[in-house]
Amino acid sequence: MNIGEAAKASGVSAKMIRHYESVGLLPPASRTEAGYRQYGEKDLRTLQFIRRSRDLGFSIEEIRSLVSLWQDRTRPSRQVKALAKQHLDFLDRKLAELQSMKHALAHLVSCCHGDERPDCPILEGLAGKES
Amino acid sequence: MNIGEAAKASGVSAKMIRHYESVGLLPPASRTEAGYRQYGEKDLRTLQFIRRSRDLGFSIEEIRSLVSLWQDRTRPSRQVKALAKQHLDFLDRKLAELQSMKHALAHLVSCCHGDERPDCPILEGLAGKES
DNA sequence: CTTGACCTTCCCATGGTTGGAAGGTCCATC
DNA sequence: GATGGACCTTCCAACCATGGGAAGGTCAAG
Repeated sequence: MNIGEAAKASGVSAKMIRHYESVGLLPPASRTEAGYRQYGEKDLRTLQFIRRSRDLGFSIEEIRSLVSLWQDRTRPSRQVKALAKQHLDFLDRKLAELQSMKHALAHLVSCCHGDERPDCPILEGLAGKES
Repeated sequence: MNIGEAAKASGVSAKMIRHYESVGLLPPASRTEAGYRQYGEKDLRTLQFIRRSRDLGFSIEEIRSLVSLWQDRTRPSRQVKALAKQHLDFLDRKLAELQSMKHALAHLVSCCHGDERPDCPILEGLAGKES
């Protein structure tokens, strides 16, 4: 299976597959005589694992850990759960940050007439006037 | 006022002040004979405007527009509101994305015992098994 | 005059991803 | 057997916002 097919089948772009290999997240793929990378079922499962991890927002380094835990059939699930919880906390912090941005901006927007007149509570708020 | 003082007073780092100037978000600061950048009250207000905009998550390009709207005392507030609403939509999309990550991950985490045993629904979920 | 805290410009790094250039390979069609 | 298009290879650069650090100049206090 060429890299393009592996990309389609896994949902990871060919560009990123090469990148993941270059940073050691994936083992070097075997090559044809012409130098084309070849992928099999096992590689595909790893690629899908990586894609799902990225879909949940894990960083490359976290995924590196996840993959190695995944491949160690004797790891305690405690370790995986700890890693996942840590990421959950990260997501919560990000969410809180975005929520507070959203609320502050929504407030300003709700104060603005949005018509032809130049008075604008949004700009006034950004300029520092207490709304 | 030197760049360091302006940085402290505005909450924008000296590094970023120089960067904003280099990308044209700020007009070139006046200089002392020795080449030190000098800032006055007006510059400070602009810096604070920029910092508040960044705190709300606006991009540099959006802030460029906001600043120019701010400095045009005859702009219709409609334009500002449109820009703000567009960013609000962006924030909503980001929030939804993070929420769905959070919920999916929280589900997996809640399924995992997190003890010494190797069975781990989190890894199984990432590997693609339906949970 | 020295010292330390500031300032200057310049280049590099981050993280995840994409784009493109320049060149090689594979396969089907003429 | 040549041609063309779709694939592959590597390498380099960009995005965004920010920070780190080097090498060197300046300022003010002791």
